[in-house]
Amino acid sequence: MTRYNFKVIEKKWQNYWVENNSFKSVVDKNKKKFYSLEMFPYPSGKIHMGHVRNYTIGDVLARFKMMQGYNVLHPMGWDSFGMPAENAAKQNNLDPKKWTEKNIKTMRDQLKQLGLSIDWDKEISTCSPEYYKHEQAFFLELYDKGLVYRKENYVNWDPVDETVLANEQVIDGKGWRSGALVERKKLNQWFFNISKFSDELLEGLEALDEWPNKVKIMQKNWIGKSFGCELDFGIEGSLPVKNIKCFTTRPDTLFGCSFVAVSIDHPIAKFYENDKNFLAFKEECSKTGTTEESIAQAEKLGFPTSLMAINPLDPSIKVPVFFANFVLMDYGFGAIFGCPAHDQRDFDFAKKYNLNFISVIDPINEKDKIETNNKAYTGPGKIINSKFLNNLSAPDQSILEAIKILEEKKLGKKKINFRLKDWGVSRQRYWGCPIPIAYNDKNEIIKVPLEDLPVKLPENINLNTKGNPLDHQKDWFDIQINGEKCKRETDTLDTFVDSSWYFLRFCSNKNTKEGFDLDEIKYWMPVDQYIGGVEHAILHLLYSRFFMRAIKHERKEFINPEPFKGLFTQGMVCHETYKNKNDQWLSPDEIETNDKINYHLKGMPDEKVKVGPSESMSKSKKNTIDPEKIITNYGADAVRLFILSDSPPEKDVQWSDQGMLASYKFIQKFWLLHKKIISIILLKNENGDSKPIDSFTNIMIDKITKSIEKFHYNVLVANFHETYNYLNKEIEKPINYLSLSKNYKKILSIMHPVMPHLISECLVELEPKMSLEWPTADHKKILNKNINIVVQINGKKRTIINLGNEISENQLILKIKEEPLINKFIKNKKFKKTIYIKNKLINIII
RNA sequence: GCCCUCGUGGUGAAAUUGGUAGACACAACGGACUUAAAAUCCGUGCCUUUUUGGAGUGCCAGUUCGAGUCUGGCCGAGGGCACCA
Repeated sequence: MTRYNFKVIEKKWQNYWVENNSFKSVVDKNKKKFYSLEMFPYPSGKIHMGHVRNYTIGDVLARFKMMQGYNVLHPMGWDSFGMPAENAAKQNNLDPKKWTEKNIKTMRDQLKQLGLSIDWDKEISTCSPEYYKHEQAFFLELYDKGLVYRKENYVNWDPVDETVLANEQVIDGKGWRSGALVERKKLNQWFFNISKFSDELLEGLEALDEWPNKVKIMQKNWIGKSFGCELDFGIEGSLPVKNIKCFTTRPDTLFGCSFVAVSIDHPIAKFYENDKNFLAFKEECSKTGTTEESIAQAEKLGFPTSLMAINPLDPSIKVPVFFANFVLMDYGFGAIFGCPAHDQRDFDFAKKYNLNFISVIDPINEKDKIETNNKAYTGPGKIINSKFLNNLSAPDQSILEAIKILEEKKLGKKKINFRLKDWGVSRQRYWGCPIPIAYNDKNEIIKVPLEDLPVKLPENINLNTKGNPLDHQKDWFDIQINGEKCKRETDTLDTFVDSSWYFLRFCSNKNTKEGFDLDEIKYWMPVDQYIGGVEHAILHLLYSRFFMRAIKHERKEFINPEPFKGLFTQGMVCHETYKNKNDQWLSPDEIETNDKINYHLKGMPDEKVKVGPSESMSKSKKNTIDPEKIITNYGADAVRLFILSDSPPEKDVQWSDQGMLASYKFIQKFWLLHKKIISIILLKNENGDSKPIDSFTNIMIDKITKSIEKFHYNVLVANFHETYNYLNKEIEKPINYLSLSKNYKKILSIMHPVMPHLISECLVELEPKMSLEWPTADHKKILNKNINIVVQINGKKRTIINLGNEISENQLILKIKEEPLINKFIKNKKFKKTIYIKNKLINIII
């Protein structure tokens, strides 16, 4: 018998799908649509295993939905602007455009080899002027709507490279390349007013019931809504400062206030600009880092001012004002009041600077008192030491009451604060979408007229300049708008802007006039299932949700503002890591083993290799497996099968050569079984019991349909193995050939989405005319014979009895009494109670 | 520090959502076939003396006729916490 030749057969079907336009999607209002989308890749060079996993998961779903009769949109594109192209181009003296285009070609070919059900007519690339033209139009639309503005903002500035650094490019306060000390510098930058939609973005989460809870919680924390109030502290001192405005979520602890702390960037800092000690303190603070984590973990530091703050609720109480490293200017008003007894940060600060501790909440448990616990108490309790607030229950009642009183006395007012900041979209880079703005001689903002779009990036320019290469392109940035001499904006857009609307472009990628066609997005949107890595859980998804709302803003005819109805976040592909004796990373190709425990360098048994933990595949750790090699050796179906088989898709999966091989063997085994089944069908035997195979097939249809719908793809693969094991035995018995053929077709159909090439070939050998349809389970055909009932005595399993068909509880009990294994437990004993779960289990309490 | 998730054999994992714990696979071991190896097929897997039986889903309690699943506490691992995509 011939082996399954995946090389020939996979190519054959990939050609067939192209020739038959199998995946072409056209709006058809008579058909139910399904928009299946996986996060589009950055064209970094070649596809990696993470892509294989991502796109296989999506492909199984898309093919499943197609077979169920949905009109499926399943497109692919390229997130093709970004720093890697610019860096690679700089290093190798290339053109980022050519570099990117070459990568796209390679990766497109590789994706095609995977046999994905992509409608390639819908392909887009964000670095093409046809795409970014519309992005520029959107930018101007948002500008007109007041959702885009320019303001000064701090950036990480590398004074040697004269460039802005991303946070990750700052290592120990120094630039990653130059090693120069990074400065905080203020630059004029463009912002999207995402915070305008804070509340909407938060509330919208509740309706997203097909999103992982984890992602919703991350977004919720990111938006960070907090309820509290703003209040004014009167100030006494030698400086011309009358008051300081604070935000607090706990106005009910105001009588416990023993200091006021402000950010080092607070307006009052201007009075200390020439104070050497203050500048040293500022320097010290900048070492801490600005992430929430580092601020929370760092030692609380303060710098005293000469000011005293007056407690708004009791003017006789005056407390010192400090600069403090744990207060951020961009949250609230950059000022807080400290209540050491009931906030851990304030507690630490007060301890260090010997400030008062005043308990104003009496805890429910004695042991939680700060005197005994030596920790701030943040739990519920009763208000004490607070005059007119005393005896209120904290926090719920007391906060509301405190705000009410503060408002009545006109000392403060209720305020809802958000952590979410506006989205800075300016990047001082070449390889990004140009911002369609220019400035005239008076430095006024001049929009590039719509008819002049796209503002194309200049090509073939020198990238090895200091700072942003576009700043050196005089013949590009010097322009005239309406006869006025202007200079173009040389910043480009954050690449997150490109990806926050690409799913709309897929719906009408050929429309040259507009970014999308309203009719088409009304049909296709929202994306029914979005699949990608959890690393995009916050920014990309939040920005996309913002973009929909920004476009919808003041455009009433628009649609549901949620772009992604269902979201699935897949885990990473991991592999063991290897190092040589000099602690240099080794790739799996460089090593070998005789006993699968000890590894050594290939061909050098004495050169031992250190095996490290399994980590997500990355070029830097050299623990990658090249998908193209695997496809060449084992075929696309085998890789698809393996990448789904070992772990649930939302969890990380371990790459395993043995597992990969096993998947390949399964395909070969299945092919042999298929040949056997075809030859049995050709014998046209009309005898034999077809009920068992009917039953099995319908059970499997039911199981597999559910596994796909719930993304339990690893279970799906296990179901395939079960199916193989069953069929391999069952065909030894005589089966009516018509029944075998009918059931086998259904079995092949439900395996098709995972192994489309193999199964297509099997299907046409069974029936020459290719037809694909998802079968539905007929529950009537599922045999209820051989019901196994678990018999428990006092909750312990004692035996399983097998029944020919359903019987009543009383009959069952009679039968149990006859069972010898059970008899010894129950003889001479009265049944106190029996619990019977139909056809499953009986528990007898004695 | 704050927030979230997860702990099941040698390994990856299943478990109809409170009802037979370990499906399916990898690895290991034993056997068959073979001159031999590879490939393939069959079998084994905790404790106790075979059967009977017992223990068992990180640890300790609890709810329940019944807990991997629910509740509380503890221990351990991982992830998120502002512009790398």
